[in-house]
Parts: sequence; C-alpha cells; structure tokens
Amino acid sequence: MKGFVLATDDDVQSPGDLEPWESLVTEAVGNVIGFWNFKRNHGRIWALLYLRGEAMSAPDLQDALGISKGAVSMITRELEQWGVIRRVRPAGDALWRFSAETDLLRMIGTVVREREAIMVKRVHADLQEAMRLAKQAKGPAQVRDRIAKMSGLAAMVDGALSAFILTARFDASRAKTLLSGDEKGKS
Amino acid sequence: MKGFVLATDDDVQSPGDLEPWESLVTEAVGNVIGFWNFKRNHGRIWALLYLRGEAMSAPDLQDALGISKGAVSMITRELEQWGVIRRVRPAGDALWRFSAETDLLRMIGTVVREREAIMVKRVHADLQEAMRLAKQAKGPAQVRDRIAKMSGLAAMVDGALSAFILTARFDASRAKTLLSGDEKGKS
DNA sequence: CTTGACGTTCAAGACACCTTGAACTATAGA
DNA sequence: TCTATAGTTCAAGGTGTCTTGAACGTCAAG
Repeated sequence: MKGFVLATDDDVQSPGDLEPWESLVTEAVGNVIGFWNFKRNHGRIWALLYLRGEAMSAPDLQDALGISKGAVSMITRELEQWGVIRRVRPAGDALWRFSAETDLLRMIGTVVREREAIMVKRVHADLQEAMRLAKQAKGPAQVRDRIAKMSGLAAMVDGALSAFILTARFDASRAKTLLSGDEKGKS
Repeated sequence: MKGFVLATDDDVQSPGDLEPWESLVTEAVGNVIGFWNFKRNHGRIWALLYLRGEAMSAPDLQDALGISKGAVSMITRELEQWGVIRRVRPAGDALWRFSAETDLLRMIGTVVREREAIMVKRVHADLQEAMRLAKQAKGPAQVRDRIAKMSGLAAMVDGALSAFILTARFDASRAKTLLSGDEKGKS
C-alpha cells in the first residue's frame, strides 16, 4: 500500500513560477502516475509538457518544477524510452527540447505489460521448481495439486491483464481524440 | 518503478523450518503481491496458509516465516478485512487460527478497485479545480481544452479498469475451481 | 486471584527507493 | 582553441514505508 497518502491541497505550491492551475494539474497527474508505481516526477513532467503544448528545455523543466538537473536528465531519458515524450532540437537551437506525446496509453501499455510479463515468467518458473521439489521429496499429492492451481491462477490473471491492456489500447482511438484532437481554436 | 528488483534464487532461504518448496512458493507469491503494491508478507502468509491447507496460529506463522509478532497481528488483520483469510477458533482451542480463503480475486478486486476509485475521484476534483482557475484567470482556451481532455482520459482509464476487474471476477468461477476445486485425493 | 501465553498497538529503528549535487564529458559560439 | 553552458553519471544523503520489539490489555486455566 505504498504511496497511498495523497498530498493535500495545502501542499500544492508552485516550486517554480507555474500558473496555479498548472500546479494543480501537474501534481494531480504526478500523484496518479506515482501511484501506479512510476515516479511522481514522470507524471509531473509529462503533464507540464502536455499542458504547455510547446517544447521545453531541460533547464526550463528544472526551474518550473523544482527538480534537480540530474533528475531531469534521468526522467526525460526514461520518458523518451517509453515513447511518452519526444526529444527534438529545433533548427538553429543550441539545446534539446522535449514535447509531450499524446499517446500516454503507450506508457501504461508497454511498460506495465512488460514488467508484468517478467513477473509472470518468474512466478511460473518458481512454481514449477517448487513442484519439482515437492515431487522429488514425495510431498503430499494435495500440495502438488495446490501448486498447480496457483500456476493456473497466475496464468489467468496474466490473461485478464492482457485483455485489460488490449481494451485500453483499443479505446486508444478515443483517447487519442481526447488528448490530441483538434482544439476548438477559439482564442 | 518501486520494488521491481526481484529476489534472486539465492535469497530464498527458509527462515523457519519450511519445506524447500514451501519457501519457493511463499517467496514467489510474496514477490508478486508486493509488486502489486501490497506488502510482501501479505502474499507470504496467504501462500503458506493456502499451501498447508490447514489453519495455523499466529505463533505458527511467526515462527514459520520469521515475522515478528506485531507484524503477524497487523498483516492477518488486514488480510481478514479483505476477506482473503478467515480467523477461526476451533472448539476447545485457546487461540485463534487462520485459514486461507480461496477467493484471492477478492483481494485484487475489492482493494484495487477501492483505491483506484479514490484516485480517480481525487484527480477529477483536482482537474476541475484547475479548470475553474484557468477560466477565472482567462487562461488560453487551448489549455482549458487540454485539461478537459485529461479528465476524459482519466475517466476512460477508470472505465477500462472496471472492465478489467469485472472480467477477472467473471473468470472467478474458473479461478475458484482452480484454487478450491476437489483435489484428486490420491494420498 | 494469580499466572502465563496470546494478541494489539505504536514509537523507534531498519530498509529501500528517489533525489541531489558535484565531477565529468560534450557541444556550440567566439 | 578556448570558454561557457548543456547534459550525463553516480555516490551520498534524504524521504517515506515496513518491521521490530516492548508495553499493555486480554483470556483461560489452575
């Protein structure tokens, strides 16, 4: 139950010189992302880039969110690897700038799927080894039976999770519209 | 990315006097559960109780898994609240004993659903407040648009997650069979 | 009533993860 | 080439969570 204590409203201060609503949004997204076993700052950086809609440099981010230089470097690299942000160097510009990809689902999909796959693989291996040992030591048949059942449960949860990711990505068309669609250009 | 470092095989030692396969299973389940943002020991205790198939007392668990008295008390209470284990006092017995429920899905379902609901509620509130501020301060229409899109994304993810839980619980019949079904009583 | 073991609670310590900041490398402009 | 700033890496420190162990309450038997 790690990280379940949500920041209260009072904790939301602007480290840099963010607009009030920007603070709220970056904190909100940061909390959610952090809750899903990523770093809070992954969410904060993505949220700010998305909200601004324009590419920002590493020093910009560092200043706006009050994150150290090293952390910005690491976090942007990870986000880039996951395909959540893009690193661009505008012509005639001396430094890299980052812009948000609108396909946030890729992060949830790719990464969650990947690490879940590792977990499942691991559990299967361990349970099989346990089974082998139980057989070899002539453990009760009931125990072997229960180990087999746990393997089955693991496989089932894995399947359900795959289905979940698939559903989410299937709905991604809607999400894509939601996040990247035409903005009613009123202003 | 917390807790993603999996224990290596070498780390699997029997704290108490568990059978080797029992160590493997409890560690394996403990790792998975811990990875899903619960405590590792939640998984270890449930796994041992399930594997043994018989009720065990708190001192038993404490000894078998090498967990302190206080921790056993807290963890069993939580597992009981989640409906994952049952606390029984056999007639003529002086102390409580715990036995595993086979409906592990309830843990994944109930608890994950519950805390996810809280998260979503919170994000919605924060985003709405951000929207209000952005409007009041006459922020660009584009920004308000993006905030609205994030709300939409949150709602979508929430929906997908509900679907996932539902699917999992729908398959629970199969899982129930897998975990609690008749054991071919050979021995 | 007394005793001994069980069970609960919680502050203090242990532990794991994340961030920081300094040293280092790379790059663009002068 | 030289200099200043950008960007990377990683050991050291900070932060938050989990576990421990002791103090206390509870219960049953003698």
